[in-house]
Amino acid sequence: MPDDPAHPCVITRFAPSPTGFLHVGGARTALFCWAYARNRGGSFIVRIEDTDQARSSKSAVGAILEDLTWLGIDWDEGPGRSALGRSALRADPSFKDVANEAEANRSARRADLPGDPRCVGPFFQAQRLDLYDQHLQRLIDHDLAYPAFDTPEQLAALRDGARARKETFRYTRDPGFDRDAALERAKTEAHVIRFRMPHEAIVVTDEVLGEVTFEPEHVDDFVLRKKDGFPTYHLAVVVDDELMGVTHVLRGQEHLNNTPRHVALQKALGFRTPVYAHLPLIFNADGSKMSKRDKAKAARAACKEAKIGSSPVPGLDDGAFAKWLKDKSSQLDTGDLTLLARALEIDLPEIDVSDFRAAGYLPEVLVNFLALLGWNPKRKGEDGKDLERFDASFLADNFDLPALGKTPSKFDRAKLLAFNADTIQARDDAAFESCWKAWAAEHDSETLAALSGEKLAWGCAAARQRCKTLRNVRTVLGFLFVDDDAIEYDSKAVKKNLTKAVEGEPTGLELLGEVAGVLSGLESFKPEAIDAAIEGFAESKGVKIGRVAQPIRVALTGAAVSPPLGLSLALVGRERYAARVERCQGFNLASPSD
RNA sequence: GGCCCCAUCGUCUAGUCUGGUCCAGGACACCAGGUUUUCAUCCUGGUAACACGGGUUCGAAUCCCGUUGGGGUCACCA
Repeated sequence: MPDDPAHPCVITRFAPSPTGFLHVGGARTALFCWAYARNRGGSFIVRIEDTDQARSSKSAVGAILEDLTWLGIDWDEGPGRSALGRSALRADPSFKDVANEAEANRSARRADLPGDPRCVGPFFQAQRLDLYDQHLQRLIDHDLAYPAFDTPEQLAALRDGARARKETFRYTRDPGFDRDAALERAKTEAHVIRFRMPHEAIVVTDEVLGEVTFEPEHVDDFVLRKKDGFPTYHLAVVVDDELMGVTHVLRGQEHLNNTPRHVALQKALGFRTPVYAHLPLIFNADGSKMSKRDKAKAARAACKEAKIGSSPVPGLDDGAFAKWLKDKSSQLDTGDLTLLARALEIDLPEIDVSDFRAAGYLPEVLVNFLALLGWNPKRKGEDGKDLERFDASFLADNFDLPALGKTPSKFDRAKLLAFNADTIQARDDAAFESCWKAWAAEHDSETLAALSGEKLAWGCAAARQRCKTLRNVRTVLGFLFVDDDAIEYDSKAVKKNLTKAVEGEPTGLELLGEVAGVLSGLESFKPEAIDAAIEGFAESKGVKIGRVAQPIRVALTGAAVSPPLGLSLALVGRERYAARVERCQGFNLASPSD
């Protein structure tokens, strides 16, 4: 494919602004850009759009690059390794913005690049200010751009006026504009530079939407350079895409309305216009936009349902908690929110890639699922059904623009979860063990610590078929983490499996006591031996195995549900098992069932 | 509100460009059975959609127009 003459060199780019974590929508865009470049044997660039001095942070850059890497998305040109790494953002949930690196650091950053074979870097826009100014000057010289001195207040007033007249607000240059005077004034006064939007219809050709026409009366003289000297998104994106040779721009459909500006700018600067493909948006199941606020929303709902009035989070006082609970606009920082969710024993909805990672989703599953949101391989699998399970390399081999959909999609968490569960179960025990171990080292050290030695393998074997996420392992193995004397018995389970009389056979309680005697004498308290002993016992008593197994489950967990008995008992261990049996017997004596 | 985009089962979608093979296929979810010492897994079956109204045509999910609905966007954010 690389040498295919029908497809000359493709260069795509993912250009996040480092103002927070990588959102699933952004991840999908990055994935498609990556896949398209890979498919065409081209290059994939990551460029950091940090022209917003107030909101950009270095730690966000690290977090975004880390999440891309986790997903398996690698870039040919872009920020280097030192920008990656464990981000401060993750460690410090209440991170504060860090000022952008100044021009002085430019050469140092250059040395940091992983590769810039075409010499089109640096890949941080804040380090490219001279480039933007250079092209901006050409525009000014040809009177295609001009300084403007309006204050925010003045602009707000103009906007309000337009709204009152029910018109679209458009900034246009005053007919009596005096260019020389403005240029002179700009030498000493703070100002922005605006683009003189040509008065002509602009047709945007889009690979997914077709031709979209924008009439001139709806596009205004937008700002190219802000008062602080930084370019706006529009200028930076157009200049960089040209200078970096970007041939295909894949981005979210929220950018469609920006495209006529970019096309007009390209024309004014004598640049090429890349191929555009605007991807349909991704929403929540209820049709709302997926947003960070969803987490707070879920936490509030859980608090109300549990009727929690005071702060369950140490370090968060009741006053602040109450205020947050009441006032939907007040924010809780990420750390407190996480602790709150833990206290409530709920899972917050995952929004960012890092959320899915922490929740125990596998990167290949997220990649597969995200790819399906807006793209479809349109072919049958070996089973004759529509193919929808595939990996990144399949995507790279098959991704193409015509197969992109145009309908916005809702993010179906249930389906994602099903994909994740299937993928986990498709692993063999050893692969799952190493996978979970690596995850737990980072996200669930408590459970990992409880599974020392051979218990790790047993725990993973017990949990693998029962967990839908890596985080779920903890839940499946929950009975392990209950104190032996704190087990709560489910009355139905007790009645059915322990106390109910069975014609001609011992009660469950009697069987429990007898089998406990057998098990306590076991030389090896390991899964296979335990299972064999239980089977042998049932056979010797002439009862079905369930009659022995279920009472053990009740004693072990309080309910009639557990992973396979051998594994469960081996995990709990001989002593704790004995303690639980004893407590169970005592419990039944003390509170006879009705 | 102006502009722009979108419209097939509850959800993601195939089919739409190149009208007939579609009384619309798959997946997830849901429901009912079955396998299993429990749970989970697994297997089998089932419910369920072309937003509406006009055209064009022998024939429309597929083409055209309108309506309705949903969404995006209207910053010195990206």
